[in-house]
Amino acid sequence: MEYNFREIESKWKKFWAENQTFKTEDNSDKPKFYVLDMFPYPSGAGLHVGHPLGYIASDIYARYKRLTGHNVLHPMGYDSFGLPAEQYAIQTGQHPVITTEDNIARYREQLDNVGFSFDWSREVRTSSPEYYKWTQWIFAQLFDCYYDYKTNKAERISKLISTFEQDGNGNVNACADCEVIFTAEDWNTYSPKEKEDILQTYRLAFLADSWVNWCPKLGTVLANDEIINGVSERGGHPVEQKLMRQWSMRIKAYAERLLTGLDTLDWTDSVKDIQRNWIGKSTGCSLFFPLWRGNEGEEITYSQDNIEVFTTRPDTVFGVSFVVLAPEHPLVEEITTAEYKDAVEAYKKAASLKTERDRQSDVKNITGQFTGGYVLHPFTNEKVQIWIGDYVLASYGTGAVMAVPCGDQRDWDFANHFNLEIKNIFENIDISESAYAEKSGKIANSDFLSGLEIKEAMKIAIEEIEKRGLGKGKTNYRLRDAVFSRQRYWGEPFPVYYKNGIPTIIETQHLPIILPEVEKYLPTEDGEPPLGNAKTWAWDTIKNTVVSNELIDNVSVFPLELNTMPGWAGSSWYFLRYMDANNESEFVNKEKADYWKSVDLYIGGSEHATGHLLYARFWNMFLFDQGYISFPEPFQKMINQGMILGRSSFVYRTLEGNTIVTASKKNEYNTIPLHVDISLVDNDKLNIEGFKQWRSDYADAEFILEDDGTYVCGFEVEKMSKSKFNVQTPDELVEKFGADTLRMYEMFLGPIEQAKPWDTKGINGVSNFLRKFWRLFHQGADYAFEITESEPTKDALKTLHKTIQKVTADLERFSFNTGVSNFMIACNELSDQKCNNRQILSDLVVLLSPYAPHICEELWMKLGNEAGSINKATYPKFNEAYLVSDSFSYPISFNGKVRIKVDLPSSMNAKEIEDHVMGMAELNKYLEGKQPKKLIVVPGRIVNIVV
RNA sequence: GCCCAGGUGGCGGAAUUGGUAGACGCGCUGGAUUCAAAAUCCAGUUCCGCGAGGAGUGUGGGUUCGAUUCCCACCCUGGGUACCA
Repeated sequence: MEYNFREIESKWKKFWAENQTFKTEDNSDKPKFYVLDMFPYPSGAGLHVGHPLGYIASDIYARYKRLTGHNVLHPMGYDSFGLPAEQYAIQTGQHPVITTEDNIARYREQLDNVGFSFDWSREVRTSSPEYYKWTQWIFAQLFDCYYDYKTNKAERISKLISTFEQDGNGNVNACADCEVIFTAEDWNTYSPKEKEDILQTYRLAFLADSWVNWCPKLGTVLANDEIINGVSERGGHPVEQKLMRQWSMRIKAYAERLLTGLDTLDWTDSVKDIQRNWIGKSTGCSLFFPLWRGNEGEEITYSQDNIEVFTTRPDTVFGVSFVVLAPEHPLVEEITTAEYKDAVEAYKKAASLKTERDRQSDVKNITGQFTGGYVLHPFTNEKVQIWIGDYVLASYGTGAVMAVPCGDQRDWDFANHFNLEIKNIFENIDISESAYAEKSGKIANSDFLSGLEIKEAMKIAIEEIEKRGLGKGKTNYRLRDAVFSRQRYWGEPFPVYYKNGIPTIIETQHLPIILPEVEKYLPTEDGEPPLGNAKTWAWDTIKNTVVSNELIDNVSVFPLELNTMPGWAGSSWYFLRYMDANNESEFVNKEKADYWKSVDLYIGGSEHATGHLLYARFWNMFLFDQGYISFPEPFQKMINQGMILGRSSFVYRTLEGNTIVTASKKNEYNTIPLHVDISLVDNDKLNIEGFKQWRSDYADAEFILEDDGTYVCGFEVEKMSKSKFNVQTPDELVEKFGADTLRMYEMFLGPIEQAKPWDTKGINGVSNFLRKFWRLFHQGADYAFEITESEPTKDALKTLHKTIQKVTADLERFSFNTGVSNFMIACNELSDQKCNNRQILSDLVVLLSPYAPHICEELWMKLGNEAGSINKATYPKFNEAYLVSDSFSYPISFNGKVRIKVDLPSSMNAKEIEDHVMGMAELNKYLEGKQPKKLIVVPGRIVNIVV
């Protein structure tokens, strides 16, 4: 039989499903291995060829690990809460549950088409109540914990309360926004509401007022990238900054551990660096500049004594020549003198009109305004001017900087622009043209710091600042706490009700709190989130169930939270659920989590570096702190697959009319490019009749063709998208070439981590390879299965073992593209050798099975093995003895350029080789009568003659 | 600006420690087979040159017997980030 991929592939897909071939047990004598893909959001568009790239790679690796004796966990699921289903519901009224189910069914069909070895018995869906019950539970745990810097982990809030009751909060060292210091006596007099307000400033999941991008027209908060030019991306409605009471996550508490934990992970430097930058640690100190209170007899009083600045360069404190506040700084109004009032007001107004984006992009334009106020230099007591300038941000540090023009370019520019003093405190450094920002060299003109190396001076300066009580060593992080509320319908409801304004958690045994039915998915008319439309959305604390809103009496029935959780809630712990996907009493059984531990190989896109990958680490660390799991980091090794780009095709239409010009002649006319559907283009040649049908408005168009009478399209590589008509679905290719070919071709395209254009041109090559591979087992015109049982030849053994060695090494370093090449080489060599030896081919089938599982399963059975058992086969063992050859073809190079080759016995040592080479007559041609200066022999590699 | 990754034929890419640059595949050229096509098979294919030969891994320098690989400077592409004090 000729290679019939359709028959073979549908047969084995059915077999694997019926026999649950890839179901994984949670206990085994074998070592465990956890291979995970980033689970997809099931969008309506279905999969395109870019999506399965990572899944194919992880599937190959999972199958390889099974063959090498591992118990492999390789699950799949759906991140099924999300905006598109909700928007579809708003437009059509169809419940997101239905949209989501339909999309998942389509995804499943597409995934099954490719022949993945997922254990579907562990499938998770973040939108199913059985799953989000535990998302709600984790939220409740976070609510019930705070971060203690003394133990450096999350602790129960009850511990904090007992500390408050005994000692107040004076000695508490926790990550908190609490601004008051209170004693035990104070605490005990507080009302329940006052106590809870304080606790909220400590909890890891907490309510706080935060500034959000609010779009009144859409009734929702928008993320920064949902806003284009100050208006909403969707609809183009105005967006304003609004202070809203929102749930947040105190991820800041974990900033340091999220940073240091990176050192233990086997991730690419680029993703680690993205996270490092995002966390943005900077160390330095805070420093207080006392406010100058005016001349004797005319003292001014201020609401505070000092302006606090944060600096990373305390060593340059003697170079301070002015202080700059953010225009929004709360002290600006007080310190501004009558003389400068109008100018300051005007400046503040101008700054407030600029959007954050304008302020950031307009870097070259230096603006600022003197306030008339002064501070005193903390060491020299000199009067220092206070300016405001919008290069200082209210949201970072203390919203105030000490300006050291000689050491910071922005300060230098500012001083230069406004003619302010530029003191030089660096030894032998010229600062007349620009600031000196290097952290090496010596400090000068700086009292007790003079003569010190900069790094040493930093240390001494902080010590001295602390000793004199002028400030404190301090570490700042750029990382912000994460807003956790969304004004959406299609997300996890919070397990929270409001008992007379106090947020109260619903106990675990009453979870899940199921998303209520609503008539409309839009915000309510008075601006409440969509859940405000629900009629049955109140919590009965006696029956412990959700009841009608009409029953709310604020005695035993209370209103429920109307916001839902963000998309990242469910995806921050799904990798744990796979270990125990159907557990009804725990989010994951501890024993099972202890067996599977962290993910050994995680494959997914690097675009999640500052989102999912950070939040998942945060939640995992928290669950670790609380002893629910025993590993602090969730993903040990990660590979980031590159994006597959589409290859768009273009036709060129003349500006004035109905003429379509071929690519090579487009410049002779005045043309514009038009995207054309890639299904109408084969090898850049346009199917003209198809094009006329596709675009009926061009049915009568005139075509200007190439000289050979064809129409050649232009192309461009861009993102795959429907609107560019360059989407290639895996289904079409599976139909045309088979899943095994698609799998191998996607791998063959190039290194997994690299972005690369999709191009089907080369797929024939892989398809040919599989047919050729099939022919190794099938002889003659009628493709009869025929295998010899004899001893394999030396050449065949050499080919086999070379292939084992290379293919295995390729897998270990995730070089799938060279793996495919090596299979091609093996197949070519064995074809040339006319090898159809059982021993050789059996091993080769096992080797190839991770890449092309269907064809290998079929051949494995034909070789007489039990049906569907190739995943239990033994991985072939490499034996170096078969690779040893008795001669080597030495390249002889002259000054590094290879000129001659000579076959010499492998046993020859360097001296023997040298003697033999020096005796060769061919050398004369290249020596041109001269004597060689030097001769280098690297046995087994090369001979180089220096002339 | 700063940080990270990368730059090799007509195209995708290979070269694990400094040792034969261009594996493998596509495409292209020629041939065999065929009534014809598909499929298959054979030969060729970095560039310049009829050839001997010369040049060649973004550019310029360096180290070395020998550099795609190491060092320095620069250019370009992609990603991240940004008046972060």
